[in-house]
Amino acid sequence: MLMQTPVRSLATNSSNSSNSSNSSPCALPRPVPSKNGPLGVLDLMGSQMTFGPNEEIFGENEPAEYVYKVASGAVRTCKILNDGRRQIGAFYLPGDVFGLEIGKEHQFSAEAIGNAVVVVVRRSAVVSLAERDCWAARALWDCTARELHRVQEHMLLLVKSAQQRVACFLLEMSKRLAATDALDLPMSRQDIADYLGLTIETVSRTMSQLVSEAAIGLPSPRHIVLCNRNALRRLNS
Amino acid sequence: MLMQTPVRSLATNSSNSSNSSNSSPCALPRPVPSKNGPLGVLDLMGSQMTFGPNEEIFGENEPAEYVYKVASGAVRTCKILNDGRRQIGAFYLPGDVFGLEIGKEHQFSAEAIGNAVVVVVRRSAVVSLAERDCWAARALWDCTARELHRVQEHMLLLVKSAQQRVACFLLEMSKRLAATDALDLPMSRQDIADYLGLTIETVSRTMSQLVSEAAIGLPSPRHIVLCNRNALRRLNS
DNA sequence: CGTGCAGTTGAGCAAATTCAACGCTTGTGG
DNA sequence: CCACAAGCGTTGAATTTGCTCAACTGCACG
Repeated sequence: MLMQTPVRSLATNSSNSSNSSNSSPCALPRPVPSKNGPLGVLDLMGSQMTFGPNEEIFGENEPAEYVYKVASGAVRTCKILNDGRRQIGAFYLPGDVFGLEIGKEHQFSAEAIGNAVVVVVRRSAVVSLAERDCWAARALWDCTARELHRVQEHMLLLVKSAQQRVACFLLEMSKRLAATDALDLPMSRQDIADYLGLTIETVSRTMSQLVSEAAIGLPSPRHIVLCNRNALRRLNS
Repeated sequence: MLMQTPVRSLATNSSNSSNSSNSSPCALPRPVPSKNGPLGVLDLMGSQMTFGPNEEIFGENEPAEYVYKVASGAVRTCKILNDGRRQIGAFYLPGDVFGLEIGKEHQFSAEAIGNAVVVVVRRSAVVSLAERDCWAARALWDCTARELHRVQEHMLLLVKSAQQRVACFLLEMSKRLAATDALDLPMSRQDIADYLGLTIETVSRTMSQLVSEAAIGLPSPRHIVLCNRNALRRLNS
């Protein structure tokens, strides 16, 4: 695990970031009705940073000084359990906000999955904006509430059978990152397993089973075709 | 499952509520720095209602018109999964706020576990207060963020072993409702099982095992004594 | 052409579920 | 007062599910 903190990241990475010059850090523009999704203001307030595969964006228990938004690539948040296993809290895709907490410290750590570009904004800037602008305050609340909803869904996933978990996962990913039935997963089998609370072997076996049931196609491990969405949905019958 | 909606509940129950006269419904007092915990203002804005054992407070997918706070007793939120199992989302004890959502509808249903008294406040009143008062807006955000944190912990619980889940559950309950090592659970084994994602038999067996390991005492099924907290904590290695 | 990594597959095992029986308490009615 | 049913909790035996350990494949990279 990398020991790089967000602060140092901001200092060290902004230099080798390919496109960090398109916005000045810590500028405080007038609040604007968000058009880039809720909290679209963040794009204007932040600076861009790039992270390489498995690079740590922030660590568990580090002070939550920044709020982040995925510009490109994918990010996972995770936690190492005391028995050594890793639980992934969420996957964040382009447009998703992460690292927004109310407590002083991050509850999970965050890592880039592959190469990722992330917009970084000072938390204090966001909070002080919210104190002046009720619209922004509402957007922050919305953001946390959506996250709450997402975690509740994730929780419900973890009490299902392996087949159901994998099927739900594929449907969720399809909804989030594919317009068609073809689907390019940004994450490894290990990431999926740690997200679903399964082992890598069980994930692999379950996918093979779905292939044999003609529910999905698997031209290559990370390229998935949802031939039969209804079969996947039916698993959660 | 009772078909009573919050609206009808408010109308029908407020009459037989034993102590609903100590605050007038829908009064809008000046925002006050909360002393009854965050969102202590709710006590002043709401009316009290009483619910009997297993009585529904609101149902899944019903419009989220009200926000609730437990005055006495205990409340559970739950969801019936499509395979017929029931998943409990949370237990709420005196002082806890529940039913606060940002979406139009409740994601879970809520039921009183035993007899419970609940303070009920119009959601619109709370939201409009937040629009005028940044302090209140912050309290609402806080409340949702705490709920988020709680669900994250619950999620982490669901990937542990049965022993670990039960041990964590007992430690959590002890922290929330007992000053000493003695502990009176308000909920049934079935409730515990549905909260932990286990079967009632597994919960029972695990508790017996903890007794045989002298980690807990079990004078009666719902009366638990934590003889050895460290043994419980050690289970989460 | 080997090395290493990611993913798949197989066999045996452990943990939790299922199904079933039983005990204890409580409340009801004779 | 006893008899009995109902609800809740516990315990036992068999079964299922997913995990562990291990081997093997395919592919990218040197």
